[in-house]
Amino acid sequence: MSDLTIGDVARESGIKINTIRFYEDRGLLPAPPRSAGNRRLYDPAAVARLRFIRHARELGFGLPAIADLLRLAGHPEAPCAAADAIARTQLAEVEARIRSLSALRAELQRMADCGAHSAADCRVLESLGDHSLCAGPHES
Amino acid sequence: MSDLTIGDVARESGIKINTIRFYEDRGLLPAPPRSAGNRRLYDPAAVARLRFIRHARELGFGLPAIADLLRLAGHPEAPCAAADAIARTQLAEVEARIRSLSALRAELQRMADCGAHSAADCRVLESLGDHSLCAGPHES
DNA sequence: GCTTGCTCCTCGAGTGACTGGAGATGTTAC
DNA sequence: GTAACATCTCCAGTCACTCGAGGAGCAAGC
Repeated sequence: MSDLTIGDVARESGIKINTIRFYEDRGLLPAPPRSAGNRRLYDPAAVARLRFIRHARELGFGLPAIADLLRLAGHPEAPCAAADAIARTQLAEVEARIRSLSALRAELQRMADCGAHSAADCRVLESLGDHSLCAGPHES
Repeated sequence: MSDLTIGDVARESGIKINTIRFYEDRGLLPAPPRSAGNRRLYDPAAVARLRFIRHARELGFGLPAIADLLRLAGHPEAPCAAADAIARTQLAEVEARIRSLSALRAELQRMADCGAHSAADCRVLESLGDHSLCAGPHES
């Protein structure tokens, strides 16, 4: 009987009220029952579900992938291969992002370093104008 | 007198036609003169400007930052400190993104690794549900 | 001169994942 | 009773595009 308001749930899950309603709209969170005054009344389990969503979002999962994971979580028997595949896909994407950002970092470091000298030596704008200056491997 | 069509410019800059028009709308590219039939007629300099924009986008700069850089590029006298500051800000953001993604990678690797055993051992969903399992440094 | 096929035009909607605000209503404390 | 706050629905805006509809310009072939 410990019903929670959307504000309580927002505080405990760390997700904003508007975002919780958005997740409900997107089907990530089931629509809860309402009070006589039309307020949403949440079960404590909703907090766990929202924490799950939040953590998955922090890991970079998109909402459709999270919906998949939540569906899998509802069937504890043998969902593991599917969940694992989702995680591996995500891992590959994260690794690709890291590789790409590392190349960008190298280039930005070069840009920032050369700016320390004099205005005449500044190559920030030249760097951006001439991609051939890049040593990075992120060219198509 | 070597006027270029938007299609020429798109090919040479590697930016899609729609995106070029979008950049024009956002003020990153000045509106070019038009032909008798209302087609945009570009100066070859537009290609260089678009390459600059494309490269800056690849480096993760947002459009407002790129607009700043383009404005600075128009004043070659002493704009360097400002351009340098923009580059340094960008570098800090890229480094933060790399740090955060590295933590995510570690967690996803742990998730993907444990999935290799049996369904009963799978911790992908538990990992997402319980943030305390994270070894990563990315908790508030 | 007419058709075919390509390019280009504007405008508007859609993406993802929210965020914020307006205006109305419910709830609580004093 | 009333003031303050929480919540409701709905809608617009963000960023950086992307796509499509419906129409018009343009070059080449017949």
